[in-house]
Amino acid sequence: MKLRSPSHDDQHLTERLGTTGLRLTPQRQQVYDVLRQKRDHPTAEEVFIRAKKAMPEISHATVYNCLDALVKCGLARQVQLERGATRFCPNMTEHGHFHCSVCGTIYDVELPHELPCVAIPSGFEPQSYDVTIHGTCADCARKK
Amino acid sequence: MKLRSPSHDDQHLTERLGTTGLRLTPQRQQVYDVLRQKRDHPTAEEVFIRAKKAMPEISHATVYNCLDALVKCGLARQVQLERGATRFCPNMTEHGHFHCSVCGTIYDVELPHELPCVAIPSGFEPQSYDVTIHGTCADCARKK
DNA sequence: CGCTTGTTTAGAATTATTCTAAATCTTGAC
DNA sequence: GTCAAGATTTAGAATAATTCTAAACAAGCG
Ligand SMILES: [Mn+2]
Ligand SMILES: [Mn+2]
Ligand SMILES: [Zn+2]
Ligand SMILES: [Zn+2]
Repeated sequence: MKLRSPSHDDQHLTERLGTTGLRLTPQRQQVYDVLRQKRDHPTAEEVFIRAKKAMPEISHATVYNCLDALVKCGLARQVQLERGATRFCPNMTEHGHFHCSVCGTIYDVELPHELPCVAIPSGFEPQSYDVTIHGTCADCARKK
Repeated sequence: MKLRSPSHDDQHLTERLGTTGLRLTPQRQQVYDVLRQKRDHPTAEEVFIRAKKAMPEISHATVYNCLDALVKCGLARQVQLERGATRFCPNMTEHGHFHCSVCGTIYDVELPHELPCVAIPSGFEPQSYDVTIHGTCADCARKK
């Protein structure tokens, strides 16, 4: 039931998009809203379907464009788990992903704040890292 | 130019394939050889091109099939870095990947042997984990 | 052998993503 | 405000990546 408080959110969106020379558009706002409404790491296709409910004229290409824009300006992350469509996540805190190989659900998991991992050869300059854990989630483990 | 010592390798391949009820075929051997000859994390398409040199009749579908077979029986890993084709790695020791965003090269990097990462909610059963580091490799960092 | 089952093959089909060109919108200079 | 420049959206075509299909092959076995 939560209503959006446009002024504040728009502020944030406009600001972040601005850092990359991008404009706030109704489509970008809609796509961003979709991502935050259900944080289940949807694919571009799923975002498209959800966005169409509120904005039936939105196109496929625009959803890809908006998702890329959000990624570029630091409002969303791409998540690549396995063969198949890229997924998107609006949680910009440092986190990893737990992928349940039974039900396919993707859970955010906390990570230590510093690079935990070791032996990066000298001269290499790490910028970010992704961690994915594969396994069975609590629900699926119980059902076994 | 190193000749293969078939008996030993075949033994290993046959054995591993056997654990999953799969047979050793010339195509699977060829695909496995390709993976080990140049450990640069090729895509299925690249494996296909390389495999064709020694085995011109091999088909696309077979390369996918062979790669899947190798992954299933634990002789190769899939590596998913970003949008685009899946890559394959025959290095089965525990390791992560450093992806240079300038030149695109993928380097194997060592990882601590135990799960470094924390707070997996109770009831969840992790089975494996992947770590990818994005950044600039030593070569590209020097050229800047 | 003749059967069963696993594998390969070419090509079609499907899925995921990007490209293209035209229409639309925004912004800023006049 | 008017208008040009640039950004964005759109539908649909094009491409890339992967999977599917059905027929041919091959191996193991009684
Ligand atoms: Mn996430
Ligand atoms: Mn590797
Ligand atoms: Zn599950
Ligand atoms: Zn590099």
